Amino acid sequence: MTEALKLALVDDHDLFREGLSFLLNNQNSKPEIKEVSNGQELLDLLAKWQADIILMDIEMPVMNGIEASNEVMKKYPASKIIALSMHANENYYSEMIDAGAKAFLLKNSSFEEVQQAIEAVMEGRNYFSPEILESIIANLNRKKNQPSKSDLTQREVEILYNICKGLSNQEIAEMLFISKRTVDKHRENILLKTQSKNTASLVIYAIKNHIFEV
Amino acid sequence: MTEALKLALVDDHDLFREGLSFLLNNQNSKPEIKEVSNGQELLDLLAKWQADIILMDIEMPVMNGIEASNEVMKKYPASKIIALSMHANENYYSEMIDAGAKAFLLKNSSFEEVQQAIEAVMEGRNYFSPEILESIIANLNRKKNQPSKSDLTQREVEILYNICKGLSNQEIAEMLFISKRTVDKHRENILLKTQSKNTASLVIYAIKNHIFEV
DNA sequence: TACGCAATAGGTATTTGTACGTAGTGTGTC
DNA sequence: GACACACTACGTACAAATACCTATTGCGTA
Repeated sequence: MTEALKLALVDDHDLFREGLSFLLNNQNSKPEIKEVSNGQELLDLLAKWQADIILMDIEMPVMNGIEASNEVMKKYPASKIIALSMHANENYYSEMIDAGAKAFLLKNSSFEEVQQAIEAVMEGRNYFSPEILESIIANLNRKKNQPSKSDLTQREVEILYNICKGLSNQEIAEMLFISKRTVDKHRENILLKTQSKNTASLVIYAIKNHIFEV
Repeated sequence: MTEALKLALVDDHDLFREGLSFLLNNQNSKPEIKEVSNGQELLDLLAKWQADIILMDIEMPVMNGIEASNEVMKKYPASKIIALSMHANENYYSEMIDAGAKAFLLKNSSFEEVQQAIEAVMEGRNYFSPEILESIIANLNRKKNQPSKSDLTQREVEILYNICKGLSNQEIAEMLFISKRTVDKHRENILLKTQSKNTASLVIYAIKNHIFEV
């Protein structure tokens, strides 16, 4: 008999983790499972116990799935990360894939898909939920048609964040010790880059792109 | 032997449902479990199969947990609803409790808490996650200190929704066939009621209060 | 019947945001 | 050294939002 698969489960929802762990334990091949509830705990765990596969949520307190994946791949490049997300958010999967995730599942996938994803990554293949694939394709076409206008600079992100907090340009200027006119200009550039037409759309953009949390 | 407990599981995340269902099936007392993925499906199910206990998510497509609970309690007042939520959001639990939920759990509760909640509601008691209780207490004190300013009228909600979509007052006026000045006035009243000071804060309020979804 | 309140709408003034210009300075890179 | 680019800043104009007024209509209800 070959050695048991070593599997780390990273999710802040205990109930979800418990259920998934239980399902994984009731297959024919029983993996060795360790559970943690955020990215930091995962790093601590991996220091003493190297997992073959990491099933990782993205939205987590302390250290989220994207940061965690980056760290993990830096230290243990052989790790196979399977991302588990609530939503088919563009930014999530592209960032997770950049960070080295080999598979991407939605939480409304079936357990069968989880098994397929595990099998795939163990064989060196990738695995994506149908919804994710659809979204990837849709994005590919979009990216071709219009050059990337979306990357905000650090300063722009900072200003957008403060806009979301309800500050006016004047207030932001005072807070950052720069001229109101500079903030005006930044705001104008942000509107352009994000293809928004007013404050409301800006705030929605910021939330969708995780620049601001509600 | 007494008849098996009839338990409905309502959640749009298949994986979560599968896991929880599996956990519930592996207790000493095996309930009869039916799974559905939103409120509408639950109502369809209950028409032919009356559940003793309904474990219900709140954020769901088609029909969310709050609407579903209202409908269920109207038609089957003996139902015991246990709410399962991601976040300890004020509005969620107060609305769910209004809608007749007997227990409120967070998804980062343990399975043991789920068992306790089921036991409690079967005995006619309530059950709340510690985080929820904490939040309820905190709110009680807040409510005493400041009179409720938050209830928006239907029209105000409609206008706030359109603001979030990025429409200007002029555009909203045209869409609703009313004067721009009326929209101005509504907007002013919304700012007052929500204690916001500008568009950005308004949008954040709308999202927090589930008037607009990102 | 009287009252509150939601929805409608206008007057007027001020502040804030949006749009399209230009341009200097510093930093990193080919 | 030339070039791109982020950050800074100003001029000007117009659009939109915010603030504080008043006021009418209709509906439900104490």
